[in-house]
Amino acid sequence: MGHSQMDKQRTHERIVEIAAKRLREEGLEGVGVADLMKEAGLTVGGFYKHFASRDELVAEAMQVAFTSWAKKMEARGIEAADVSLEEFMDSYLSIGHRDYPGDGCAFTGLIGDLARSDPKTRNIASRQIGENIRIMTGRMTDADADAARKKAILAVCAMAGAVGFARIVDDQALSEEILGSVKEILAEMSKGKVS
Amino acid sequence: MGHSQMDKQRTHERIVEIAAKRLREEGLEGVGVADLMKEAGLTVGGFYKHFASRDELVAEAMQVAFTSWAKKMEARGIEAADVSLEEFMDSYLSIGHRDYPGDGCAFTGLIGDLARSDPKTRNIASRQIGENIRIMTGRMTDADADAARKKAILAVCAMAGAVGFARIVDDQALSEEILGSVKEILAEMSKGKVS
DNA sequence: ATTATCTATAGATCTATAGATAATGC
DNA sequence: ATTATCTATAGATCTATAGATAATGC
Repeated sequence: MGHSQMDKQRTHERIVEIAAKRLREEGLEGVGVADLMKEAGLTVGGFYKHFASRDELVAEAMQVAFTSWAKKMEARGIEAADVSLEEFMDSYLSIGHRDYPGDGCAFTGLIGDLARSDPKTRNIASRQIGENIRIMTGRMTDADADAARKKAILAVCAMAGAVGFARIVDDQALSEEILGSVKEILAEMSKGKVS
Repeated sequence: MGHSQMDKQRTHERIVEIAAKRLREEGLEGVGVADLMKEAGLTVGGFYKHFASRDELVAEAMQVAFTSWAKKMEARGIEAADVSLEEFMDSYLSIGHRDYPGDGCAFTGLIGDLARSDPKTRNIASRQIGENIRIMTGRMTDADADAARKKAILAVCAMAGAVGFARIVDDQALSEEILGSVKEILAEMSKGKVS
């Protein structure tokens, strides 16, 4: 069975990791507790010794999902803030990110769900949005800090929107045009030369 | 009771209108058939004489939701394409639009849900995204048609993202900053002077 | 006779809990 | 003795269907 306290902690983390992926893939209400436990090789009965409620798991899973990209970079010795705008856009506005929501940005596919989620999850998401805007502001080259922040907000909104729309669109050409256009215009804008 | 064929058509439209509102408010899977029928003053049993399945209603409701804004403007004698970028942004990037998703843009709160929806609904959404980009392109003043279309795509993505994020954020100041910044930068960009 | 809607319910979920089982850890 | 997990199930959904009821419309 596996019953030590260390096992339990590992089990807990495994459930959260699985939820972080599945919830991004199927929406915050798209997967049931029993299904997640089964994927972790467990049964539903043990769930509530780990989490007070399903919402608790959702909150934990979102926290993990939001920080997963930064952690992945950190593991390679790269600070998220040190990734340039162009590098970041190449990865964010990619076909890979569009096609594998489970490993990607949790905002893109869950904007609506997060706005309707319980206050705890919403608060975690709120703080993350603030943090993402701060990091993006640092990627702008403007001397004027106010202008940099405004551009950063536009970039964050446009990038999440672009991948979201690219996932809906069933016309491949249009889907790729959306990703490409946003990348191009944002790059020009960050260099201060949008005609 | 109400049994004539004209009554039935009115009933059908009423169910779709209610669904168009409630689905935008609570997500594509957030409301049940029985609940929608009750709000229309009916019982669940009659539902399947109107729609082959719940998904059918979702598809119809999204079509209505997508075109509701243009229809509202048309009723006032205004073509959607004739609304200027600034006027459109004032209405789209507003506190009112943020706080009343049921009457607003169906993409903002349903981006994720639509990407996961059945092919029919996704196709309706796809076509509407194409149409929205075309209309937005017409609002740009650029002589270069390619540049205008790219800016239009950025604007569509940024605006939907901005209202989406503004709905998540539980810090009023940040929420309003997001709406305001996107409006400001997009306005400057459309005039060709992003520093 | 036809049909728009109603009542009632089957069958499939899904969250959460109760009590049993088999390990851990003092 | 404690506890991590299991089996089993209560109770609340939710979609879809069957058959009854009361109008319409020929």
